[in-house]
Amino acid sequence: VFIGSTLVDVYAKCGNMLEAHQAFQSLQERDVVIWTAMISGYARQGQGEMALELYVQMQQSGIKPDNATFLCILRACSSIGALGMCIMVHHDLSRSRAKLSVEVATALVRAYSKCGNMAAAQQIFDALPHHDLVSWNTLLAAYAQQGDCQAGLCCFEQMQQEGTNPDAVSFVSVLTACSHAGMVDEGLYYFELMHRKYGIPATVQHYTSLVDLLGRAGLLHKVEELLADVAMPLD
RNA sequence: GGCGUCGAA
Repeated sequence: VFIGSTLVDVYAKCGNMLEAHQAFQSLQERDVVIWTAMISGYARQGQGEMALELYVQMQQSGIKPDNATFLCILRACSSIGALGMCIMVHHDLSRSRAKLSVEVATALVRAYSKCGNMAAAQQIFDALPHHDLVSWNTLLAAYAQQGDCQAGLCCFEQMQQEGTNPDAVSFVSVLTACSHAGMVDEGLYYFELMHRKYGIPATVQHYTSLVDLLGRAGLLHKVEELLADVAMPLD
């Protein structure tokens, strides 16, 4: 069973869902892990409908989804933006009566936000007893990507107040939000803060956001200034 | 053996 399962997972991880499906069909015993590996494969390929189909079949065959299954099916909801599917999975989670883990709640936050329901995303986030770095980053990225920079920056301040230090991923979202809103001073401020207060080295993503922000504001001299140190070694 | 955030593939 483990060898066949490993085979399914290897194909699924490579995105070869045709081969994965064949290997999956040839198994006589299918446990929750192997069903979930298939769902995960479809979800990562953006084949949300297939993921959902397997999720339903799995339960029909008497296998109960566990935490990992929920994470994978929620990834599928996110990737195709299927709000109805997201709500259905949310119901399944409530029905299971288990307390939401921070991982599953975070996946729900992401799924609702990708389906365009920020109110539901925020509500699930608020109901969490404890917010960790990843859950903060998820909410922050959601607001930044929706272009709600005010909510995003608010979220960023709140996370610090509640004692979670932002990381490089957090700052990508913050700079994205500033860039989206054309907030030059704020963008420069947060870029500085990242290095000075948190000692986080800037990545290409951070530079890209900031250059975009400065460029669209017509501040080309600032762009040159910013890139001078970076470009020097390339000359 | 399947496993939550930006990005990447």
